Amino acid sequence: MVTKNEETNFQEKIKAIQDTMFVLGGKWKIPVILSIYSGNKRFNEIASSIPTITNRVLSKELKHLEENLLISRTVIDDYPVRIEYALTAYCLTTEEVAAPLEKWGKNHLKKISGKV
Amino acid sequence: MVTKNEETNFQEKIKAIQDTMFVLGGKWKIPVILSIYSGNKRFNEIASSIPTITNRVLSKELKHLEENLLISRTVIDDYPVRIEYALTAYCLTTEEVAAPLEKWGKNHLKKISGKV
DNA sequence: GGATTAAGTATACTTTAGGATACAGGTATC
DNA sequence: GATACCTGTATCCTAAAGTATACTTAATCC
Repeated sequence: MVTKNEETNFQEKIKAIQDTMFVLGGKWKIPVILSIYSGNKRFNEIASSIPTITNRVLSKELKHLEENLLISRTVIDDYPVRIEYALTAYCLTTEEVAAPLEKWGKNHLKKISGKV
Repeated sequence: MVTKNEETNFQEKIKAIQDTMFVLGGKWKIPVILSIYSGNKRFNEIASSIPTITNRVLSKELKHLEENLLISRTVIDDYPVRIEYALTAYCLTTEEVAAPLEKWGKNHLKKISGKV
């Protein structure tokens, strides 16, 4: 038995978590952010730093991240036209999510494989 | 330009995050955990605490969570046979992931709606 | 004028997640 | 013997996510 307020909190928690999952969830979003964070700026650099991602998927992910204000896309107009991706200042807040996800995943692997 | 070790770290980070996403990602896994955490034990209790989830999906999520050692399923053999779900001690570690996801989601909503 | 390079797009899939609806199986009550 | 209760399963479907492979466009070097 829960009170009205606990009930409301519960629904709000669910919504907030589902929102985060929409923006940062899926197989590739955080890996793309980490790739740019670790120094890759150009489309092909990012693509080759994430071995099994395809052009089409990377293109979609970059758009999604840009729409959510997490990365910027700059056109550099010399030969041949280059594009540079960069993380926004806001994107650095995703570290608060990525670090726990990484830590939990590493521990879970041990747990499941019976070593903990 | 990154060194061999940075490269290895990067690939390991990606894998750990993708592992977590597989276990806790998607629309319903953390909501189901939160529902049990907030006191719901029975299938129908959990189902009705999460307004739009269907029986089929809840059933799948419960199995997935049980396989990953996050919940237990106990058969209680009186009339009519009841089942009680409970979080394992290990499941409490998901709070380390759920709390940041919730916090980030709440802030992101403000950010995107232009209030921050 | 042919080759090369960067940043994608086009097309055509396959796979996974999730949703809608119905109903089954066992038991105890009436 | 019909009915209701509980925990799901069965069947079918849609939509989203992800994959594979080839191609485009524009400029500039050779």
